[in-house]
Amino acid sequence: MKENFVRRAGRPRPVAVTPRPAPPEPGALAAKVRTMAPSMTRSMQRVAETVAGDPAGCAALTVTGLAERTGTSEATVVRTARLLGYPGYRDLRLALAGLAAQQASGAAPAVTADISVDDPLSEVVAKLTQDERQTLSDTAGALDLGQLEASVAALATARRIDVYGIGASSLVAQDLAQKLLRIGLIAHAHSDPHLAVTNAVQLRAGDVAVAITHSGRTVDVIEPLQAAFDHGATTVAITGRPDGEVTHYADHVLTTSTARESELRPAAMSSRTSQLLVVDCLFIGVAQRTYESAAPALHASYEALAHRHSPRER
Amino acid sequence: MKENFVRRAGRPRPVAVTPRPAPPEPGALAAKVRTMAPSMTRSMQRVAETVAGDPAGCAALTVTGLAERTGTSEATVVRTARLLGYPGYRDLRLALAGLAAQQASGAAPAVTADISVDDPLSEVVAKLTQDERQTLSDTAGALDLGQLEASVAALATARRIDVYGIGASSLVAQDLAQKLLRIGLIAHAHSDPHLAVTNAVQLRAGDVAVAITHSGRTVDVIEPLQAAFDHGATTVAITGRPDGEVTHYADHVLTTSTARESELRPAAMSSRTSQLLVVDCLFIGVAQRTYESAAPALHASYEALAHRHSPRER
DNA sequence: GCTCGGCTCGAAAATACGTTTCACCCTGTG
DNA sequence: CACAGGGTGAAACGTATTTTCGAGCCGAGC
Repeated sequence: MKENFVRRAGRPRPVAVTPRPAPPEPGALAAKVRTMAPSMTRSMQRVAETVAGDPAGCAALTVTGLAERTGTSEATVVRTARLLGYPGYRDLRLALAGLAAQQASGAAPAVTADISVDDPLSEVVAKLTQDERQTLSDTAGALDLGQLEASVAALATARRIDVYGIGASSLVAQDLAQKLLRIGLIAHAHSDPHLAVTNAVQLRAGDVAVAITHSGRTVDVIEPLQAAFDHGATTVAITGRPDGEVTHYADHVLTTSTARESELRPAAMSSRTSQLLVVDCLFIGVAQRTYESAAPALHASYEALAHRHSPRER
Repeated sequence: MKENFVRRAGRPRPVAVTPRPAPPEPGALAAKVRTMAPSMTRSMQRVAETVAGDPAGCAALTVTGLAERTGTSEATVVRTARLLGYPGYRDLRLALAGLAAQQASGAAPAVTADISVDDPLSEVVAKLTQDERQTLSDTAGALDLGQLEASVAALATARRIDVYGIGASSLVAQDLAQKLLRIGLIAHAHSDPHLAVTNAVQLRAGDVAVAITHSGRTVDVIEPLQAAFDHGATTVAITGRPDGEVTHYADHVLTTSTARESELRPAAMSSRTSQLLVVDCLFIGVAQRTYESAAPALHASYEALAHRHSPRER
């Protein structure tokens, strides 16, 4: 067999941009549509939007019916269903029926309007809160527990951990690194792309690299991840685009949800919320698995800071 | 071949024996089964009971599957579906899926317990999400709109803005500064206490200083705020302790909520969520009030980053 | 006691529905 | 302008559902 071609860095690629079909969550459908929308073709977007907009109505339609209603073909409908993580249209329809029943009983439509320039502050607070709460639910619903488990396992036993994030994601990267440091792991967040790559090439099997990018195609983050990947480190991507380039070099992909964005509410806001939730989950998972050493470390770091506070008042 | 497309209505209308007696009520299914049971044949009763007993499980089965499971035939299953008021099995199945989703969502709320060391990851995710959502609601509810309004007004017209935060709060401080920079304001986040004080004494009336500290008594943050306060700058404190020392030097106080914390879930986690919500509200408020300059600035910063992304994938 | 009518029920035919294939067409590119 | 590549729908195909039909089963009447 001459199949033994050495790939770029001599590691069997897990390749597969679509590693695990998403679990057919009922409530998370609208979120899923938003997450996947950018990677969809126009026709598919029409179908996805129709479906997300009127679950009850669509649940009553056959493939042909839905195809007509969206002005597309049966094939496109089925393709869309597949993309949303269902085996076929039949199952999407079932999920739709479930969703419809849920929101019929829940009654709360909860469709927040966009924040506009002349909203009073009370309105702004209410809408922001609502949106962020929604983002959290969406993220939790769409999180792949298998990927999370794998990522946690890798982090918990890592010799060394590098985290890459730029711009808004840089804060999230720092947050993760800070937390991991607190439980005694060797973690570092890089926001300088050059230093990140320089450090990445030092990584080996047993080390872990985490890349955080909402768009999934921030080159400054992808490059260090690829370097780490090629050198044998275990790589994790936290991204809102499960089909983005960053996932090519990721052993494990954790998907964050994408909220509707508007002029006043840049995407960075909800992606950050989403990313932080994922990071927290990672952290708790790792803390659980390294509890023996994590607990004393946490305690020690708390003690160390005590004198930095002014004497208790009151 | 085209004959194939003739709908089942080569006949006038196959309305069938059942004119339209029962609308397919989802929740009332169990009741319906009981009411109809006496008028059913034995095989049909078996089907009806199975279906009422395990809606979720049955929704996953095809006619053939359900027939096997009940030890009957497809025909009987269809007849049962008809008797229950549905046009056919397909629709019964849809209703079943709805019912399943309904009772699944109804039985999910009770996860208020602390996260413990041996919780499975799924539990961790659920609890974290629940907690953070709670934190958001609490924060929004407790936010003093008057103080928020005043803070926004000060920020919107500030000549220069300094933000102080240490440790976990440092990330929040950076987030605020980053956002304000994006809309063209002059903002800087300080995490080095010495530099922070050094800068604080430069501030004057018309400048704004923001201190972020959960405990309200982090000296490294209080000192620069006091310096700014003493030099005539408008000062804002974002803290979880409205009675903390930091508020002595704050013109406006924005209170963040404090969630129950535990060993595995350090306070930093929920305070961060809370602080970020406040920061977002501040930001949106300021953006609204400086819309004329904020909108183009936002757009420009977006444009500037475009080339940092790899070409679009599909 | 036998037969007849009505009824339940399942096997299998008939059909509607969902899925897959494939060729067309549009778009962007050298 | 030719061409590669991928999005798209028409139609072929396979599967799930529905219908048909007759076998089996009772109970009532002859």
